[in-house]
Amino acid sequence: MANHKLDEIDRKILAELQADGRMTNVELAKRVGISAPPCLRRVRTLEEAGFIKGYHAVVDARKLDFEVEVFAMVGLQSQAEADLSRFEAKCRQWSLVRECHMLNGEVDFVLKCVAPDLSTFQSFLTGDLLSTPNVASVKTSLVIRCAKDAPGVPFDVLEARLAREA
Amino acid sequence: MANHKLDEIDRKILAELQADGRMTNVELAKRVGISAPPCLRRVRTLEEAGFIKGYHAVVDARKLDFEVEVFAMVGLQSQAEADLSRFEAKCRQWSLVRECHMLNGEVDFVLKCVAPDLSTFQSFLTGDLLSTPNVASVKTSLVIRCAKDAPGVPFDVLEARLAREA
DNA sequence: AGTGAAAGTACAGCTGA
DNA sequence: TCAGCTGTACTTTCACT
Repeated sequence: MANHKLDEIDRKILAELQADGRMTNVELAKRVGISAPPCLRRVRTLEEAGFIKGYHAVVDARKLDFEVEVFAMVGLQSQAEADLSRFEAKCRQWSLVRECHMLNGEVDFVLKCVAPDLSTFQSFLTGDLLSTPNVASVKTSLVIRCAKDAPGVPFDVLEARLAREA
Repeated sequence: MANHKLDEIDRKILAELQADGRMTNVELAKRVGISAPPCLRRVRTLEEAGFIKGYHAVVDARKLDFEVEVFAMVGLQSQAEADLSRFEAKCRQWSLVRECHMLNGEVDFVLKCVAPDLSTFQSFLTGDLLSTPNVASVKTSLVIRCAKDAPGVPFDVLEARLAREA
């Protein structure tokens, strides 16, 4: 199920909903240049085919007193598949861990974590992360500030690619 | 503008909309236990106060032929504020860079990037990122797989904290 | 196009400082 | 008493067939 089934209108729909996920269907239809009913059918189809995986409100963590954001680079002792999966399952349980990506290279995982304050993060780091079996090394870096946090996919790149192919 | 102005209903609204940003207002109202009009008013207030920064559809990048996701750790030669800002402005222009966070420690920035394929990323890396003045070092790691990608804020942690304070 | 549901508005009542 | 929030009633707009 690749790109090929999507026409220009589908891609516009995805771009618009990525930019504003709460747009009404009539507004969306107007922007992509079709009438509302077929537009809604397309959205449903895109959802069912998995092109749209969900919709989320972006909540300001700092305003909810989550002052600390941390990237943690984790190295494991064993990279056997069972051990990797076990570590990933742990990450899914830990609420403070918001993202967990397996990497190539010297580091095995990068985690994005949030916490209300440094001491909460420290107790998670020592009490949970570092005391997990098979965790060999953890290097943490505090986020000073965030310069960019764009959602998902750069549709301008996608369109440029398609234009070049055509 | 802190946490203190939010009551339990507001926090429930944020948690529900973070989980499903396209929920209808009546469904939301039912879940948080009030009627629809005051619920809508609360949502508008939360939006205007900046607790809700936006709504986005989550689009499956791989299905749109963005096969490559990369974390890039960037070190700069000069960390003067003007130079930091200049680099951040560049990142905001680069479509392939989806996130740019300034860090403490040995590395200055971590970037999350996506690209259709490795060669596209490589040409961005050498043509754009590495040829930017003031960029001293870049270490890149390909994402093998993503074990967790949770949006925003862990509301269970927030509620546990508030319960402990009370 | 048409029906049924949801969004949004106006107003009146309740509750706590 | 007064401010703030709630719920009911109503109109407009949207979702869906």
